[in-house]
Amino acid sequence: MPDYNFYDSVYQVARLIPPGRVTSYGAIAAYLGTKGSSRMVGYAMQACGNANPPVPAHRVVNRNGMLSGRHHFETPTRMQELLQKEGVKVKDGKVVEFEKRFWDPASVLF
DNA sequence: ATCCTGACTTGAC
DNA sequence: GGTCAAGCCAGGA
Repeated sequence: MPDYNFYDSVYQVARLIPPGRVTSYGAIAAYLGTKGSSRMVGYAMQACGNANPPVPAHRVVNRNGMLSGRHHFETPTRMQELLQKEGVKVKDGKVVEFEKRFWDPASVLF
């Protein structure tokens, strides 16, 4: 059994992401203090289907703004459609104006 | 126990 | 300024 505490933390942060915004794995990892373990964040996302309530994993992308995990969704286009539905423009598997759409988990403290 | 892989990031060339 | 390599932790073979 993995440390679900870490997984749950990732899920909670992911759920804090406001609609129309996106964040990066590293940002979440840094927020949790596990900076350097950015891969684990993505790994935790892989198990997001095991989480309750479900996690908006489509709002989590890599630091380049690319939908790296779109292939892990039910359909490769699901992630892109969900983002576009929320007002996030996605082109060629990348978030348009990612820097503007970027949301830092630390913002909740503010 | 070792080796490989993976929804990443950063630093070096 | 793009490309390569290494570091990172967990899990499966």
